[in-house]
Amino acid sequence: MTSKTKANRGPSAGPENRRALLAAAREVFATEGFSAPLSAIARRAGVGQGSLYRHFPDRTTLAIAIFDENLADLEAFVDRPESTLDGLLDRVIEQALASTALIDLVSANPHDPHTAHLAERLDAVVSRLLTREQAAGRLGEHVTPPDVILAVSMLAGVLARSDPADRPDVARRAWALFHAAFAPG
Amino acid sequence: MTSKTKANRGPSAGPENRRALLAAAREVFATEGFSAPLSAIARRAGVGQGSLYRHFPDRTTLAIAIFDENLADLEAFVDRPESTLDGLLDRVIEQALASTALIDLVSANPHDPHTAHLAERLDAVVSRLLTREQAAGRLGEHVTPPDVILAVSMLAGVLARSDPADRPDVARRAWALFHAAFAPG
Amino acid sequence: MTSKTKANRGPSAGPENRRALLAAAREVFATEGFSAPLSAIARRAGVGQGSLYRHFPDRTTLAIAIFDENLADLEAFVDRPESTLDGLLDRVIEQALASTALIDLVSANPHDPHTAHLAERLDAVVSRLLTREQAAGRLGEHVTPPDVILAVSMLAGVLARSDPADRPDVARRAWALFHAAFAPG
Amino acid sequence: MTSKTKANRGPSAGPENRRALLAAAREVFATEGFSAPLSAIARRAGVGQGSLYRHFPDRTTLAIAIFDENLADLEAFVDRPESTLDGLLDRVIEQALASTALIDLVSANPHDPHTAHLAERLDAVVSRLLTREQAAGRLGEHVTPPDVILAVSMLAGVLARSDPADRPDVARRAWALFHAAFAPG
DNA sequence: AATGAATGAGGATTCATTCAT
DNA sequence: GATGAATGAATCCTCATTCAT
Repeated sequence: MTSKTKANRGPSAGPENRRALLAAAREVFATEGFSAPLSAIARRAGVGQGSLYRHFPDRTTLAIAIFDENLADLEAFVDRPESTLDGLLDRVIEQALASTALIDLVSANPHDPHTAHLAERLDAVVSRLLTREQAAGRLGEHVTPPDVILAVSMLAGVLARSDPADRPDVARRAWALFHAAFAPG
Repeated sequence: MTSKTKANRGPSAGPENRRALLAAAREVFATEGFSAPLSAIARRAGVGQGSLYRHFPDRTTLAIAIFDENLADLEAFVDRPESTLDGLLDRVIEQALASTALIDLVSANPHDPHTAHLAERLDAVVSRLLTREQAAGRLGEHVTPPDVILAVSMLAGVLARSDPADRPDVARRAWALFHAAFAPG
Repeated sequence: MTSKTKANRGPSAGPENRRALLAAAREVFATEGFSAPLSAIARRAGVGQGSLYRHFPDRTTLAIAIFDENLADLEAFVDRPESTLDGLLDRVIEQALASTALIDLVSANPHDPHTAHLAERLDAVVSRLLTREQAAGRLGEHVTPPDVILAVSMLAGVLARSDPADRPDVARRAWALFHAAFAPG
Repeated sequence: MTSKTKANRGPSAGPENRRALLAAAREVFATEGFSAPLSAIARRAGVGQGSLYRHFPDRTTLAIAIFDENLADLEAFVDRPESTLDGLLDRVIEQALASTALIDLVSANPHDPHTAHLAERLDAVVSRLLTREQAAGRLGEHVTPPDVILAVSMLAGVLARSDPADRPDVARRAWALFHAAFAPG
């Protein structure tokens, strides 16, 4: 007798499932928006609904996990001494949708310790980069971390709402505006 | 026989219902977000579900009607010779949520004639204002209408995602950035 | 093209649906217990899920509506001057399951105005009957309405938990106990 | 390599786990009702889901095991010559919820050998007590074991449905009724 | 024999949309 | 043309049960 039910691969499938869920969530959120059905994510990950809920009890937890990875990327990026604000922006642009969702999340739950932690990490990344750019004379001394975060936030937001094909152009134009605002002297 | 059902006021209620629906939609979208249930709008308007559908066959149609009114406001505003870009921004800030939804809509349906028409009107408003500001020497010659629209779009976006209480502050900071970018010479 | 979707019979189906839902709820609760799926009730009533929720927003509302009908029956019963406590019990026995659910509901939500109202009505029914029985010398003067309600409650509870086939016997034995306790002199 | 997973303590943990599961089940059933999720019991017992299923293949088995312990308590109680029916009731009252579940179980599965065995033991406990009370003249000769079991059943039922805070009062009132019914002469 | 993750069926609830009146 | 009830698909979430380790 053949069964329609997927084989239970046991606990060892756990970490693999988690990875698959995160990857699926990235794809589904990117194509269908942040409010896509969670069931679609489980399906695309090839994982039962229950497993999704075990790993990520709610949509927010899932989002935080994604942002956590994104931030780890950004942190690795700023650890490289030659990294620039432009480079940071490139990464934000690549992750436009996730970035907006991150920023939405942080602004929507300013008191949640998890999101607060993410906000701090983002702040740290931006501050380090800003200090470095200012030291190199590439950025005006008047620019503050909140300015940059606001710019990043606006940029991510507009990109998330743009047709993917237009994003490079939109990003270039937006960034030019901020360049003018952030220019030294 | 007394009936609990609201009296059917007949065809003459048409225009009034339309107005009530638009007003209700503004309030509901503002308080519950753009994806609020349409039934909530009909209820708040004191109108049957069916009438909502008759006037506005779908959510987009309703949104377009709102933006149409908003644009008429903006057009009236720029008709006054003393109006400035800052003044335009004030209006956008007041309507942050609707403005973002408009921009979302326009970017999501670039080929729909209705949204294209809205986009053109927004463009015209911005262009007139821009020309005037540049003539007065208050804006750099390098600034183009798309720059301003992009700035407006980003501003509206970030405001829509902000806690209403923070909006004035966010708007002020964001606008300072664009001021720097748009400054003459 | 034939459609699987049931025809929309329009608002006129409303009262009929409500009746069908109540009848279905009685049957389903009786056969499957008070925690039977609401979807089963809608299905048995031949009504959409949404209609069930429109008429009865939650399980409690549905239960209250059932009890409301039951109480109306009991009230009609005590309006007949020849009605006795034994007769009341017969009715409670017939409605054992619903009666227990009613009592559960009333004890679980003592502060809900709806359940409080049901409790008052039940109290009134019992008090009237009790007074009449005491006047006729068929019940001891020491018996109070709460005593009777407690007895009814215990009886209904035990019946609800009994195999339907055993109920007459269980009821007879239980009632004999209370007779002894309630006897005059 | 450190593991988050609880150490597998091997077969020797068996009896200990069984005890922990029973204790956890008592607590969980008492606080969340008899239909609480089994996973909650395993969690509170600090035991894997699988172990729960090994010890108790289904909810009924678990319930029977609890009642088995309760009955052992009652049996020990009636072994003491000074024990009374009132004392028995006190114990039933303390275990109101479990007692009702027991009675539910017994009535729902009258043909299951396990529940039949429990019923017999309960019967024996009651009979011994009854005989003793009648011999002492504290109980009427007309009272039979089924009468007492029925009374106990009704009492347990009503208590299980009562607000815990009201239970002492409800128990006192109910017991007064049965006292009257059971009184000698 | 214990562990705990995986599975998916099932149930509650919401809401866009239709349609008789 | 207005009304609002009816419909059911879709989504969220829970939990009993299985099973690799």
